[in-house]
Amino acid sequence: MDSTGQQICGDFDFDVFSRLCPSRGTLEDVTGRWGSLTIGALREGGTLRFNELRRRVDGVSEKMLSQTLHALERDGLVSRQAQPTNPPRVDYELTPLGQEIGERLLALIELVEGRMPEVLTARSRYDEKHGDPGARA
Amino acid sequence: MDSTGQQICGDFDFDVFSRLCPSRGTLEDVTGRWGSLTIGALREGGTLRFNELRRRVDGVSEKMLSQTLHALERDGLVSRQAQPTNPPRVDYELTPLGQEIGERLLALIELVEGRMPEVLTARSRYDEKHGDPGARA
DNA sequence: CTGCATCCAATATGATACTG
DNA sequence: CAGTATCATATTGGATGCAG
Repeated sequence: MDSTGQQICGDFDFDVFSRLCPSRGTLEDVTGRWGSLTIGALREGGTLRFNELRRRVDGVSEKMLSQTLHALERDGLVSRQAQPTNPPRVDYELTPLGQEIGERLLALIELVEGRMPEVLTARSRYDEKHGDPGARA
Repeated sequence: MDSTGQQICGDFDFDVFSRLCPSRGTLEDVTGRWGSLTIGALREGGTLRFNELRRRVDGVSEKMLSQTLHALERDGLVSRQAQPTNPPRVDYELTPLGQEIGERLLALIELVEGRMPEVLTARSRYDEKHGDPGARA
């Protein structure tokens, strides 16, 4: 990390702050609304089938789950194994890389959860000061 | 973590997989496209002014940066100090809580970056196998 | 059951103009 | 400089219907 404070993109010659940084897309797959929850679910659930995942990730639609799973599979974080049975059965699970990433993701999630009381307090203060009670769900 | 594998929301009686879990919103502020980059920039840059941040976070619009900053300030992760000078000067920096969260966020980001070669390889294989070269930027 | 295609609604984002 | 307001657009998300 040099004094410009911008090179944190490892071997690449541009950083995550740049729209051209390739890690930015992956990061979004991982941290996005459904990506993070899907990884979280797989970390806790081990190997899960499509509809098991769907039930675990509250509110996700078929379409979004499918899309999320494809993105994560493409990035090499999730493996998909379809069995040629009838009815069809498809199992999803984290790859070793997916587990490593999931580990750090969970560390982040758990920290945030543990600090929610502080966050909630901060929000109250903010909303009160700004006279905007219903702001931002 | 009980056998249901669902309660990871600490003191609350519902989990992050639920749309009602309060941490979910904060998590999205933190991991969202602009939230994560803004926190990253502040972690590296220390105290920054609005337009300094704007320059560091490539591609962010005035509107999005403003919105992101408000959300993070509301959650108590960023502090905003306006100086009554002319021209106006407003400094943003991470609060202690923001720094803790930023630390774990960066740990995640750096892991992903370090593994990008693997991700890129996985993507090539996937795209080749699915005959869809231009899929997903 | 797994999942893709399609159509429509909701939201997020961006460009621009304007104010203190 | 530091934002806010507004409008146009892009992207996301959801419901439904259909296929293997």
